[in-house]
Amino acid sequence: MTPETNSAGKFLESYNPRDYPSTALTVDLVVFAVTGGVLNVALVRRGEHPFKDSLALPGGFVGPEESASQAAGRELAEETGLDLGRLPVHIEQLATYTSPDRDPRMRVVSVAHLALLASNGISLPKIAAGSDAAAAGWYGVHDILRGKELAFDHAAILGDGLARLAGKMEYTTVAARLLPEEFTLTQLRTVYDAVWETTLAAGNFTRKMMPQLNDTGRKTRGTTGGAPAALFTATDRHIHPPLKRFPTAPVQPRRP
Amino acid sequence: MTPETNSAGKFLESYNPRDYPSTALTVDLVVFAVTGGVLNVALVRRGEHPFKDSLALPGGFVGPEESASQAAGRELAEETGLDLGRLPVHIEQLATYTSPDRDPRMRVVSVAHLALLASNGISLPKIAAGSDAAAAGWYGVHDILRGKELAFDHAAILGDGLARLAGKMEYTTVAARLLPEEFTLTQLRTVYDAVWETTLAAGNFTRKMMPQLNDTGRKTRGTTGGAPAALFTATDRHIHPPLKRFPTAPVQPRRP
DNA sequence: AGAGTTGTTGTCAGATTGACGATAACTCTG
DNA sequence: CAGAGTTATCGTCAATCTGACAACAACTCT
Repeated sequence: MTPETNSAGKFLESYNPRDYPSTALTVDLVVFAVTGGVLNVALVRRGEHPFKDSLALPGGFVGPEESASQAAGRELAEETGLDLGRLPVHIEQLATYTSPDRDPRMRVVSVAHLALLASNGISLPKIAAGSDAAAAGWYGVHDILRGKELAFDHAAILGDGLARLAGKMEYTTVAARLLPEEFTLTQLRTVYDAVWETTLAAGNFTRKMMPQLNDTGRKTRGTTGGAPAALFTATDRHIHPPLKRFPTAPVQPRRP
Repeated sequence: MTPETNSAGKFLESYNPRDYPSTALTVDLVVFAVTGGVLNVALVRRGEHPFKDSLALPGGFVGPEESASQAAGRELAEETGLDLGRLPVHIEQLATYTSPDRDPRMRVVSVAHLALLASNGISLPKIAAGSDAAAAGWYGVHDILRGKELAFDHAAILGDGLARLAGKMEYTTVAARLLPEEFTLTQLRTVYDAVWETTLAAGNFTRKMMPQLNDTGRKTRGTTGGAPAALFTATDRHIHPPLKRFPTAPVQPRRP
């Protein structure tokens, strides 16, 4: 065993960049937003080989003076045109993909990030696709995953992103980051239904979620039919015990 | 906005390695094992500047034909001398640390991994520390975190590793990966107590954990005092709803 | 043989859950 | 403007789950 391999710190003393092929450090973005009860992901269509004309996650290079999370924020701002300084967009690191042959051209290490865009449920921000703007845009996540035709390993990254979001929604209020700052319980429940592909019971959802929300005291106005709904803001309190994604085995019918 | 920055794929067409300072890709390992009711982490003492004589996480360089997870497995085998092909060691990716100045010498991107070593609760494998073997070894995790004197950003990485383990123990059987393949409920509860720094009630723990375990039918023999305990193996079933890390508010005393 | 220790099972009251019904508050239609 | 249709919220019920703790069984040590 060579002593030099025992720690990253020690290794560097004998590290010679010329001994190793250069490595590109990139970020890929899994950007989610909900419209019309459907969870959507931002995808761009590739204009170059390999995977020309395939859909891919947006992303880009990490600059020499940037951290990966800074690069992710910058890329997101460039793609969506949103002012990240003002909008409270949720970004978190997802995982890093390092397989030596994940890009046929050279070694590309990609730090994938998950981003959640607030949406009123109707319109979504335009995606800028650079040289090939035509086909870039929003796609239904569950449809895309069932098709599995993304470039590189992006289908796996997208799957990991969905799993992360779906899992965190069990015990946190992240789902609220896909909505405006103030939202109704029905809007929030719609997000859960869209991500989990389920149908939660309204009454029980309210009971379980209320302790994690702050009531603004205000109510919706001018909705199409139905009573006005209370507007809430999210807290960072955890849901304990968590929400159940699928209802448990049905209770046996009561016998008189 | 330059079109080339819109996706990692597109960017590469215009990527020139010479434009960027070289980047070192490394793995750092958070290796956990339990002895004597305490959660321990494997640390090595640095023999070189920077952070000479400080404790650091073991780690090493990712080879040009390796993925990060392969490198993590290789490093772990080298450090512990364990045969990873035989032992079922649990390794998972934790997070990636990319701050440009996390190493003063050059840009070092580190993909941190979490590794769990099975232990009978008494002895731990020796840690090979290469050129400076003297002080490498096992340290109590909670003590180290309270002291916070690790090299680089390794205290943060260790904290993230502990948070990941503690969190996953709420709803999975990962804790069993810190024990031999067959274990008793008391051993498993000891792991929970060590990681969570709590004291779970034995009876209730049994009731909650049993559905996720397989009873081997065998029992312990020759223990020092007390009844023999049943030996179990873990399944990958999830605990639903999860275990509570801290007992809830005490129930009000019964009023007759 | 008895004392001490440990593992397992049982019990109980309080809390949580899923299903679902009742009511209130709005919009739309004619 | 009355009534029909919709929607949000609250209440109720039986089943299940939880924390606290007692009871018992099975071993070792003296």
